[in-house]
Amino acid sequence: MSYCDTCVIRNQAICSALSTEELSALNGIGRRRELEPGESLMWEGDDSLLVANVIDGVLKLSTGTEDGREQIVGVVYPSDFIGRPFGATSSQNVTALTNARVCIFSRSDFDAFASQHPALEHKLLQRTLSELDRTRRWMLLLGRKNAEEKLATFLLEMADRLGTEANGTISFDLPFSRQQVGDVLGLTIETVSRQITRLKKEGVIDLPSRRAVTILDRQSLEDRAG
Amino acid sequence: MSYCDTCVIRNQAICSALSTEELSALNGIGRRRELEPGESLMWEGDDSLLVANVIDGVLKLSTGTEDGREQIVGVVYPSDFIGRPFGATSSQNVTALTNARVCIFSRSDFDAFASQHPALEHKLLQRTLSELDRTRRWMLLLGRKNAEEKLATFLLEMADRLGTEANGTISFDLPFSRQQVGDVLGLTIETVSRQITRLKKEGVIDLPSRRAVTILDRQSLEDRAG
DNA sequence: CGCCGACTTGAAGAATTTCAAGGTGTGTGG
DNA sequence: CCACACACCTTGAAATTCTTCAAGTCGGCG
Repeated sequence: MSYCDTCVIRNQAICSALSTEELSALNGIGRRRELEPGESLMWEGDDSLLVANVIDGVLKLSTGTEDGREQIVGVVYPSDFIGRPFGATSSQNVTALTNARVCIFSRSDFDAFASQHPALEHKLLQRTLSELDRTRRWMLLLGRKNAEEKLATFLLEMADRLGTEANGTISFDLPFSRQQVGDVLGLTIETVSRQITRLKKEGVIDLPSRRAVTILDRQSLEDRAG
Repeated sequence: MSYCDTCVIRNQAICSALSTEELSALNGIGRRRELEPGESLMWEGDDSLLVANVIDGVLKLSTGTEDGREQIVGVVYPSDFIGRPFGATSSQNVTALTNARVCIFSRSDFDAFASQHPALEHKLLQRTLSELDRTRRWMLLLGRKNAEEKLATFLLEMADRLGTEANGTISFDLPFSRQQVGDVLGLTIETVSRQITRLKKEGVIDLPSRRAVTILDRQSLEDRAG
């Protein structure tokens, strides 16, 4: 009996490339770990000692300057892969935003296993290529969009990832604090707050609680997203 | 006699994963193409019909908004790989900045070939992972650095990529116009110009001609890079 | 009830953009 | 060979956006 047998992301994660026997071999070198919000799994600049699959929860990838400015460079969800295989150092911090469960492997074990399983590497390549595309599209937001466009784009992305629809509106709970939204968008917390408040005042969104968002007028958000 | 036999990037590009026979098979599905500055090889949103290796020259990857704002999301040099294998659409424009030579493959041919050559996919995976790391680090610059830090970081990167050292100074020719530097850094052309002029006035760099840069005080640039 | 952290709001300040000229260098045609 | 046009770059001044600094407010929890 292996963890993988009951794994909910078994068919979405890169593991889906493997046969039952191969999976059981992979299971042998992996182990589960739970993370609490704020807990980190890797640190920027550290040796790349492990890689992992996200089973449940949301985590952020971030980098920072010496003087404490931070930029969130990626957000990962269940079935996403984290860590840097085939490389000596981690180039980002990986930190849980919510309670999270991950399936971790020592990097050397994973590298060896992957090198012998081309189908797994193929899945990982596809994932990495998509992630690179998504990351590059985000650069347009960071470099060229203003605060309103940034917030609108961000809320639409969150809605697509996390939203549930009910009678024409889309609702979700943000896995981010206001400061973290700022760290994703390259804005200060105050600018984020003002833009969100403004969207609410103008009837585009509703804010049932601090972390909850309801999109009332998706079209308007799209118009504002640039 | 194949193109590959005399190819100068033969041992740096992903082709280095292949044996002589495999290389000759790859050679059979590829062809050379020359590009002039400003000429594009792919367009954002178009079907992904080809992929390529850069043999010579410098090319930019860019995305834009509908209203004409542009963001350069990557710069590629000899031996780099371009295009989107295993995906339906290109998510960036690819445009030559200098005269360039590339070795192009139809995407479907390349996908089929790669799927049968795990060592090639492995190289491509490593390259893509490094590129993703580099791209994410650049996001810190776009989201959190000010104009001076952006220019200093940019000039240091150019120096590392293109610079030649001579009695304590590093010189190179920028493959970018001022506008394009702005498109890389998320700044206007005027801000770029002012920052560059300021670095010159303060004796950190010299500008022998419009495109030429000499770094006189690397340490000062590093201090300003944040 | 009151404290604390997270968030909001306001006012002032700074950085960057925008708008508008003014240079500079290169190539072309007279 | 000079003059001119054109593209690219620089510079200045005003406008705008975003940040910074400084109070408030809100909601949960001891």
